[in-house]
Amino acid sequence: MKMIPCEGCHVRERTAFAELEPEMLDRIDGAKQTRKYKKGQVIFYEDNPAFGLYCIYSGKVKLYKSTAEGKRLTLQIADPGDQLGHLALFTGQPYSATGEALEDSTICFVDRRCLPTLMEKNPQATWAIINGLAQGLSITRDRATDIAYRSVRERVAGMLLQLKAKYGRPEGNAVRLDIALSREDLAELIGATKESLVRVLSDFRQEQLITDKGSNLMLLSPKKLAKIAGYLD
Amino acid sequence: MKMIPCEGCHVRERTAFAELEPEMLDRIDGAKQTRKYKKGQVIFYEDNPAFGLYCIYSGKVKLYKSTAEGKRLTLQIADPGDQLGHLALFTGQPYSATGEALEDSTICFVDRRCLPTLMEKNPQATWAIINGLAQGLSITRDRATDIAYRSVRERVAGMLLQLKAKYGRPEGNAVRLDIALSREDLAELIGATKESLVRVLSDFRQEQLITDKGSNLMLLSPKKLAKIAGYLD
DNA sequence: TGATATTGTTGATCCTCGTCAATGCGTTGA
DNA sequence: TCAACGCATTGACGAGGATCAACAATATCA
Repeated sequence: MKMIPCEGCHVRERTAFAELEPEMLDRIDGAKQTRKYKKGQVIFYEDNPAFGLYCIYSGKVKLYKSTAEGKRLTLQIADPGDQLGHLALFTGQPYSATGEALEDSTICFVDRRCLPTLMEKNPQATWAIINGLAQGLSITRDRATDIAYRSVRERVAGMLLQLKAKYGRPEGNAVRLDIALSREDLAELIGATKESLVRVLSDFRQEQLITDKGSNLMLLSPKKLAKIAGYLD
Repeated sequence: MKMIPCEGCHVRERTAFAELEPEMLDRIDGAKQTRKYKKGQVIFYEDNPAFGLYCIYSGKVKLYKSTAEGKRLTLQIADPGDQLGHLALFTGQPYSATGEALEDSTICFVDRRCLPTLMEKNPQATWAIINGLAQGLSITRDRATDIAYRSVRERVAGMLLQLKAKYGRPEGNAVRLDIALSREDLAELIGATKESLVRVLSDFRQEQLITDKGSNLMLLSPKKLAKIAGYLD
């Protein structure tokens, strides 16, 4: 597909490439391809060698690890402007997780070889990357603790609130989650089975905490959810 | 306590400060204090503001998060040469975990304010830090997946093997784990209760996979443990 | 040394959650 | 329009692990 240049890219400001000079952007363009992925398509596989960075232009990508038995834990939902795969580039290891399109997506692939010079010459970019890693580490530590010690009910409530923070759009008194996720997707976000997740959602429905028209969730009482999640005392 | 200068420090080669110029080391020394901690003493608390970096000179530190109910998940055991607290420095957030001395320890505290210049002028140090974060993220992702989907038995086996990798010393046909951890410490490493952990250790003892003279564990058959942990198929 | 606290071990019980299976619902396509 | 499929929901059941409680072993200290 025709390459989308960094120069005029409207999601660039959200990436580590935000404040780069035009020359640097050209350089990246030279090491770059733009690709389209259908919903459900895998972008890169866990344990495969890492040749570069994926930069999401449009769409959404879920990043997950899977076990030998095929169970998955979603580590992150990446949106336009998010960059995936740097971790593997720094550790020198293969990709440590799989990236799969949650929607039809357009994604730029940047060859790893242009990164060292980029970082040497652009401290801001380096800071952005460090920040991303630090943020990711912090979040993942929280996730691990939650999975270890919180019940499925608590985790579902917490997850709904996190989705609200990223994809929530107020609608009357409620908040619509502006993202299409299957029950299985939701279950993988909290490290539970889809049956367990469905039961909790049914409970929440009965307790008037959520409704769902079609596959789109609406939160009726974020406050009560926060209480369940343990965010308040 | 009298400050231990970076210059002649024998653990410096293992830190991000490994290849710094003498002037830079002086600078760090100027922003540094050396402190001693007794076993069990807390070095920094989760949610407290982060003023600097802790650099372990001797001893061991466990880094953990705790829940409102007082349950703990150990994220890392830090050894001499490991540095703790940078995460909080980059995110600008408070410390996201608590650091507690597992043994009597000597630890240098480096004021955060000397880090930006350090990183600007020393790309190697920056790389080392990025690498540390990336490594940490990768490990924590694995931990989260394990806790979500592996049984306590599997996690205990895996944990013993990880301890072996760091603290194992061959002794006859077996491998001694050269680190003193209570059952509770061990349980916190896998996110389980000490009772559950003890039961698994009892099983392993009966299955001739481990012995324990006093509180010191010996692994009799790492291969079988690896099989249990799911590291082989 | 004995007395007391701390840590380790085991048992009994309960409950959450995963598994398996059946059924309902909505969408797609001939 | 009616299969046929994928996805969501609910039920029944069982296993793994947490909890509570008792007791053993060990360390600590006067």
